[in-house]
Amino acid sequence: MEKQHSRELTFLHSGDSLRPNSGVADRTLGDSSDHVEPHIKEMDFFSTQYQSHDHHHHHHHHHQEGNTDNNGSSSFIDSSVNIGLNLLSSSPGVSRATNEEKHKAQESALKMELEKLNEENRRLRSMLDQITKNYNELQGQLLMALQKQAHRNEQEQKDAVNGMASTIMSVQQFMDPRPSSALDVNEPSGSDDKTQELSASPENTMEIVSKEYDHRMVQNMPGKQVSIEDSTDQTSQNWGSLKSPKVDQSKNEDQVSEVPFRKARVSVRARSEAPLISDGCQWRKYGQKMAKGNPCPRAYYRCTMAVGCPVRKQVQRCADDKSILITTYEGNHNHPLPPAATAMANTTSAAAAMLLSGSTKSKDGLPTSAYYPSLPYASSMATLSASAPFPTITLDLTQGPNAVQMLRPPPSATSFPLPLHGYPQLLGNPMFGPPKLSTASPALQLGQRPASMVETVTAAIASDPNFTAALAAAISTIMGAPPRNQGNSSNNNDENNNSSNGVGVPALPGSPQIQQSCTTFSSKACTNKPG
DNA sequence: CGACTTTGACCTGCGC
DNA sequence: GCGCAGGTCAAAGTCG
Repeated sequence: MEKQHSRELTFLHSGDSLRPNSGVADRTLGDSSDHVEPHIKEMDFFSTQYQSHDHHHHHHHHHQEGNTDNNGSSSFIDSSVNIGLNLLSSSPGVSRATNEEKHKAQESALKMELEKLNEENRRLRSMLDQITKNYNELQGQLLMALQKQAHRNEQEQKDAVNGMASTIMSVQQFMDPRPSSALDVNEPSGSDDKTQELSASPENTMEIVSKEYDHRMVQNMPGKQVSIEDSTDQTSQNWGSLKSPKVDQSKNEDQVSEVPFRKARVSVRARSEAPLISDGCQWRKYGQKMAKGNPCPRAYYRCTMAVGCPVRKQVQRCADDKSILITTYEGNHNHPLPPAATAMANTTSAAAAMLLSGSTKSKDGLPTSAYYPSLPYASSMATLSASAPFPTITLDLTQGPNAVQMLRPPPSATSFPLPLHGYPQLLGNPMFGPPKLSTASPALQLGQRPASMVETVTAAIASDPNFTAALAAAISTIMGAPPRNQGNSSNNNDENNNSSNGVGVPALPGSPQIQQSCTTFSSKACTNKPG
């Protein structure tokens, strides 16, 4: 928490130092010539207050801009201006002539200063834009490169480690563009071609994904057409191909190879006597089934907060411990959400992002056990059941305190260099990690490593404010403090949800806005593997 | 009356 | 091809 706070503070801090700056720039951009006086008067009015505050403000301001520009003069002018203004306002009896001269001089100085600031601001903005752009591009490229590598590694792993390979491949089957290629060792050219195609244009990839999604949606839900009309949105939202990925995998390999990201599942278990976890969303039950191996029926819910919202969730009690509720979220909302729901959505997205990004992350093709130990409660595993052939990440919130701890700063989060935002590999890597654990049942993994998971997840969380907030809210929700204010859905949630990907990250798997996510909430590690 | 739940039927993939 | 299992559909019922 403390770390998180510090992060938050830092973030806000920087934001503060930026915002006022930009604010001034914005304000003065259009009326720098006409409204200088009013500004002056305004400043004059707040002279005393302004002085101290301004001082503070400029302190950071300098730090920030010092890198890009020469601020010495501006700061000097600022201070002098302030003083002058102060005198101006506080001494009305002084001779008009000198005052006016001073005034004019200060005015011009102010103008210059404002122009400078505007210029700086513009420059900073463009820089930021450029950086963002580069970041996005790099993200996409990195992803593609990783996918390529993952493919190669699949074969190596298969040869080297049988048991582990099976797990990994089963995971990659749903994560990789060419899932079946894992088994189809003799098709490197095809996969390469596809990968190249993908790496060439990540956006195309997303388009393809959405196409496939649409295709499936049309196929499976002719009448429902889950927001097919905004396939562009779906591109970022896309959680499609969830229904029957294997069909494509086995039948149209080419097409499959074009689908870079499979549906991921993030499993979080929470103790709850209630039939449902209040996650701030509105759900409609559309089915119930008895799952094999579990006396408790599994309920299927669909998000009804928006017409075309693709998000669904499954709710099922743990067979071993009925007090444990397992809620599985799939997909990302394509609509604004209330805070509570946003938290959950972010959690699922972030977790799925971690999982997916991690899945493609076996850079060296070796089990990166380094990451693994840090995943005590969140374990990613391949769900091999035919119906749920998705990589699953499980967050075990059964240990009440631990669950909370997850939000605390990781004592040793050093092993995670990348923020969740980018390519959170911590949670994903385990899939390539220790085969025994990976292949083991989710419950087993969860129960076996209670201590370090906190750190892991915390590390991840700490690195990603979004995820932190999301998980925090989610957990708080689960823990019985559901901020039920669905009425305020007109918030900024959508920023975290789909199309509006914050910085405009085009729904890359590493981003919190991953296409397919699925979070399962339960409270205890309970073995409940189908089949 | 609209939204939601229930529940049996249906679809699809998979293994034998 | 058949049966099983997971997932979804949709008509009927329920509730506020």
